[in-house]
Parts: sequence; structure tokens; C-alpha cells
Amino acid sequence: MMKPQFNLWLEINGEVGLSIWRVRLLQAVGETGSISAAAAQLGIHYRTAWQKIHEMETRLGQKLVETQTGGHGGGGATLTPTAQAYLDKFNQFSQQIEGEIHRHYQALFDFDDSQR
Amino acid sequence: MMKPQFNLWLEINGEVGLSIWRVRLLQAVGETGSISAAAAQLGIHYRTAWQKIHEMETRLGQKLVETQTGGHGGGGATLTPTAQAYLDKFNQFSQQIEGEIHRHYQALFDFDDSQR
DNA sequence: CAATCGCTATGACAAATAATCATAACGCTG
DNA sequence: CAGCGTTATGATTATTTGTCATAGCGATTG
Repeated sequence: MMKPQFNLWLEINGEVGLSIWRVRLLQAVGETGSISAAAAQLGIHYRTAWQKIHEMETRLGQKLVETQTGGHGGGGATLTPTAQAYLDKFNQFSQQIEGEIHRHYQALFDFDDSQR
Repeated sequence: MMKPQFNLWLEINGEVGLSIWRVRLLQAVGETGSISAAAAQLGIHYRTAWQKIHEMETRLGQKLVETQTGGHGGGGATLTPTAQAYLDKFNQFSQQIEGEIHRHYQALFDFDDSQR
């Protein structure tokens, strides 16, 4: 009925570098091998996905996605090792936080219910 | 340079009931004794503040702010005991989570720096 | 006892942001 | 060498958010 939600991101000069959603996007690129397929998987437009990736790259100052235009299948995209490292670490981070939120929520709020 | 940020909220049928910002708004109302002064304190327009409060009340299905129109000083607003209770508990919750985020971030990310 | 004052309340509008459309270029493949 | 699915990007539309403007209220005060 009432449940805690959260968002988590890394800021870089006051701008969002990585966030849970953005990391999910990178992950989808890595899995599918293309920005276009990743966008479809997340139910967003290619343009949006590309824009977010571009944003992340300029903000972090590092290349995250290696793209290839033309060729077999029209092209594709793969994650750089840098991106993969960010991805792994951020996933670990957000999973830990999710656990903590659940734990603290139980302790603070669900206690009420067990009182009646 | 790069630092973790977060948002935290309580959802109720997929809609935001309380959040860090919203709780801060309620707190400002409690401190100043009026919605208008609270809005000024947070640097937003009265309209926005009123709207958010109204939203919270309908979503939570409970009266949070007792308002009075007319009279000495034109009127005013005070928090209901319900609102005060929510406020206290949510503040406790978010402070705990903030601590956890800082802790886990140090452990995961700042470790890199101490490696060089 | 009516005029004042700052506040609540809400409709209407403007600005900013995000999503979508449209089109060009690319290069392997059959 | 034409076709296909992809990257890349300018232009446009839709949605969300924030701001403006105005009406009504009622204890207080001169």
C-alpha cells in the first residue's frame, strides 16, 4: 500500500552523471549490442537513448559506448571497459542502498502495524 | 568533485505521498505559521506550495495543514498532529538513509583514491 | 463599524523540459 | 550495387512545471 522508493545518482558539477535509470540504459546497450535495441528494450526512443548516453560521456569526460555505423546489421554499439566498470560498481552501490532502505523502513514504519 | 545524491519518497498507489522536499515544505509551514511564508522561505511561489500540500492531503487521505483565512494577519496555517508525526518519522528515515549512502559510497568509490 | 491588511484559494497563462518525428550518412551483405 | 538496419542530428511537438493575476475572507484597528 505505502512503500518507500528512491533514486540514486552521482553528481558531477551539479549535473547527473550516472543514475539508476542511466546505468540500466548502459546495461541494455551492453546486452543487446546496439543503442537502438537498448532503446526498444527500455521502451524509449532511439533519440532519447542516444542523447542520454552522449550527456553521460560529456559529463564524465570519458567514452562509454563504442559505436559503429554501417556494416553487418547496419552497425552497433558496445560498452567500453570504463563503462563496464562504472556499471558494475554503481549496481553494487544501488543494491546495497536498496537493502538499507528496506531495512530502515521496516524498523521505522512497519513497527506501527505490529503494534495494533 | 563527484558525489552521491539521492531522493527518497513514500509512494501510495504509484504516486508520491511524502518526499524529502515535501517534508521540508511541511516543516516550513510549521515553523512560519503560514503557507505563504513557507513558500518564501523555500524560494517558491505560494501557488506551488499550496498545490503540493493539497496533493499530499488527497494522496494520503488525511488533513495535514489546518488553514485559516481572514483575521489578524490575514490568516495562517498550522500543521495537524498527523502531519507532525509524519514529518518526524520521515526526517528520521531520510537522515538514516543519508548516513548509509555516505558510508557505502566511501567504501565502494573512495577506496579507489586511497589506492594510488 | 467600515476600512484595511495579509493570507488562502484557484483559474489562466507562460516557460522550460522532455519526447517524438523526420532525414542523412554509413558500410557490410547477398 | 541496391538494400537493410544502424548511428547521428536538426526540427518539431507534447507534456510537465512554474508563474501571474485576481477574488474572497474576517479579526483588527482607528
